[in-house]
Amino acid sequence: MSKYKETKGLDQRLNAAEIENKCIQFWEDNKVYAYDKTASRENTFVVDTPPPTVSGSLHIGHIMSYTQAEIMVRYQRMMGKSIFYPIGWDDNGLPTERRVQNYFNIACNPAIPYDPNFKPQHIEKDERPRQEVSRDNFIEACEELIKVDEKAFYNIFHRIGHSYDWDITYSTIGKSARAVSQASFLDLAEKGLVKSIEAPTMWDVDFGCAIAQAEIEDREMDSFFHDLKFKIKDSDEYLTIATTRPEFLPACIAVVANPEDERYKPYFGKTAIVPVFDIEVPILASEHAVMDKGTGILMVCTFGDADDVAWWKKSGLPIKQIVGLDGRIIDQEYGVAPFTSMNPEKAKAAYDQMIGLKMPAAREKVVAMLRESGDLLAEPKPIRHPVKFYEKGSHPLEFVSSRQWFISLLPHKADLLAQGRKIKWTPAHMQSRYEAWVNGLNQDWCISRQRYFGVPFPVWYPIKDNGTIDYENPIYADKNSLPVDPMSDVPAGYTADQRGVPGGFAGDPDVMDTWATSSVTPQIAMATEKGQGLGLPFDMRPQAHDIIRTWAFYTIAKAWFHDKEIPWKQALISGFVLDPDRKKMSKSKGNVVTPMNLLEKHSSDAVRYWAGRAKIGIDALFEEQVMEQGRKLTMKLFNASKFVFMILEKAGVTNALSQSDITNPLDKSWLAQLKETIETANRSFKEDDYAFALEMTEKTFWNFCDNYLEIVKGRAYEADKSALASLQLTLDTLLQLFAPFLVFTTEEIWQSRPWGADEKSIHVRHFPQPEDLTVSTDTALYNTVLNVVDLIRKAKAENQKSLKTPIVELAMTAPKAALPLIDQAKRDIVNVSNIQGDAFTMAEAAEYAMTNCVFGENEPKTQA
RNA sequence: GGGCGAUUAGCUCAGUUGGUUAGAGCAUAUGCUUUACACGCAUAGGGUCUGCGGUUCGAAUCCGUAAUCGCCCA
Repeated sequence: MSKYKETKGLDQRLNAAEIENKCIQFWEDNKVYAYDKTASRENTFVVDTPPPTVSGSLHIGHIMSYTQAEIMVRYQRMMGKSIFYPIGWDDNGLPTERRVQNYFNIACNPAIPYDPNFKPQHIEKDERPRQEVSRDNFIEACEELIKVDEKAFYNIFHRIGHSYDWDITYSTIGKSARAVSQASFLDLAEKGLVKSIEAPTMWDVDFGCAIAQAEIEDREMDSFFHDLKFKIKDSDEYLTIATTRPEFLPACIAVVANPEDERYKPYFGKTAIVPVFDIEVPILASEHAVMDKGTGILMVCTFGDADDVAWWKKSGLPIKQIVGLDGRIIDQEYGVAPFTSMNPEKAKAAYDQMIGLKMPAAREKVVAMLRESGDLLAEPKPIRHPVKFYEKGSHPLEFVSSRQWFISLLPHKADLLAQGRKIKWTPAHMQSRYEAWVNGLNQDWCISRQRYFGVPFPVWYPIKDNGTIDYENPIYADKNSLPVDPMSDVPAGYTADQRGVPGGFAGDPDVMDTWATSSVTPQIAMATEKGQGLGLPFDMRPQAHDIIRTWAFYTIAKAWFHDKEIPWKQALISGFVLDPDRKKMSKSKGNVVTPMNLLEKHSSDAVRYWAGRAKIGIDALFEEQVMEQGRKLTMKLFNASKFVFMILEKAGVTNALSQSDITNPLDKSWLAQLKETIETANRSFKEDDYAFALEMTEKTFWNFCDNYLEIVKGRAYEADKSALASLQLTLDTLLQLFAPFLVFTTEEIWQSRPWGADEKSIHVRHFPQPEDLTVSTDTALYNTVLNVVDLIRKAKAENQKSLKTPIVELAMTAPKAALPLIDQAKRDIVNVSNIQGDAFTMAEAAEYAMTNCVFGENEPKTQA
């Protein structure tokens, strides 16, 4: 073990940056935070740490969330638990791809062959078009950049004093994570929980990529209601259909109204005629038609929205796909089934004008045609309504029918709710967020992503003799061969030259949703060398509340599907950091504050203090004033310690005194106050309320400095053994109570104690327990003395005297019960108040009061 | 539209399960060079605990209701 410092004692002033560097080195050199695999499971605390997205910026919101969890882990460590505390990097997926595209100004084109000489260069934003590179070159560029990003994150986590075991790390694109993720896929395939189907899928037209329900967000958008005239066949009557998406007219398959709607009951079973395209569609009853929305009757198309998809699935009606994967109207031959029309020539002429247009242009075209034909019954009415977007996208999602892999969720809602109820959610109300999400699920989990930097599917498909791909008979990779890349590896029974030819095979070109990998972080952690054999459930999963529906939910689902287990016993859900305008801090809003300069400006312990004062699950305002408060606290702790060191040094004490040396009643009474704080701190930590533990510890510490320390100063200078032992014990205890929060300052002071033996670290010592204090009495005496001292201080302040001003005459009253207590501590009261001679008299009365107080002259300043 | 949470001093927040006079930091005011700390200390001013109704001997705390704000979901 390397020594923390050569000489005991503290410097004149606290130098945070210096101490931080020293501690980081010391902890690293001595593996202070290393997981001890030999500990029993019940003596081990196992954490499923969130791997941060390295291609994003690590902002102060992450720091708060991670630090809050870290504080709780430190409590467990000080309670004697062996800590399994891995840290990973989430580096696969779209965020990294986007960052790489911008950073190197490149774009992936899988059709281009690999260029072994290509070296990605960082290019500042310019107008040049992106250079197209091969898939493998693109992936290499991603791997290069994440190394840089991971280093930056590594530095910040060290600087903030987080106690991960850096021997247990992983990356979600790493070999082991790919193998675990692919094994997860194969296990689900074996269990029949995963399937590849051709189905309407939420599709982002910009990214050209399928999207899962969890990645959708609603945005309020301006739009128009168009009242359209749908004639009823063989009748002069017509229906008024209100729609926001008239461009879907050529994809109309039916008209529906609510079965209870008296206005439309007579028409059910009849046929309506779609204007412009003259399509005959049935008029049907459907519960999903809302009577008081628009005209209460609506058209069903392929596919305007999720309702259309749901209804179409039940209806058995044909698909009329008109939107392509690029978000443009595709070339369909109108007049040929399913695109039938009463006037095929007319319909074809109309549709041909739309082909190739993007949705807004197609809409304009259709509205113009409706206007011309007289089927637009009124001027479009402006409305605002929610529209579905991919959370990272910029155009509304479309439903496009395509082949994707899905993990089955909808049949398992009840099981997943039951699993959620076995987990302790902190704070408890976060469980309702989970339940609401599970209850609201309406799609299975689409896990195919048409991207490049991700975990590939361990799947190939046979190519039939006619050259088409046989999706019905996928070839799964052997579990022992993982990870595989189907684009370069060859499935068993085939040779490399059979790739892409009839009778041969084709690899699945897609990668998995990044959450498909992130949802197995416990399993990835268990696949590390130190994590072998841990088993589910882990003890704690810390995370923020915005990803309950993704990370928490998917992890619970995977653990259930794989092992019929919960992934962790507790979900610790932190709040957000809000900017001064009370807006959530996020990269997309551009209001993020990055941590490094804050750590330098206020010190790491100060930033930890800010995080530690924010309660778990509560959104916290970004406030540098609170960090400043923390910095002052570390300063005060440093100075108070220096003072205690000095007093003990003066008395010649270099060893740890015994608690039995504490005999003075006032000291024993003060220890009772300290004992209460120990009790509160432990109880609070056990209730996950670290913030209250800190608040109470801080309160007691200031009480110690401003009152107890002042009161015993006199005795301490006289080397009263009881006072010396009490100061020593109190300081040691307070340092340990503060240790989970102020990790650097407490370590520096702990290692500097003249009476301290060489120790590994304060952070692997035990957390103070009430029974540690064996000689404490109760707080009555201490509080009584405070009452008296406060009255004297008040008298001095009111008379604008300094606190050391001597008192030559003093008469006070106190309640009867207090009198004997005051008598016990008279010497200390006289000392702290500088009462001269025998001028102190106490009388009995109902209240504490000052009856007479005469001040003497301050001694003239002596030259130093 | 549905759900969850919040509303306490000028600002930011506590309030340990219903119990004296509701606390702290910052800010403000008046003082104090005190042999750890002026990045400090003492003292003071500042609150109808969002409104209304209820339960209770007793409510910031429990119940109902309204308003406002925030978040999540449709």
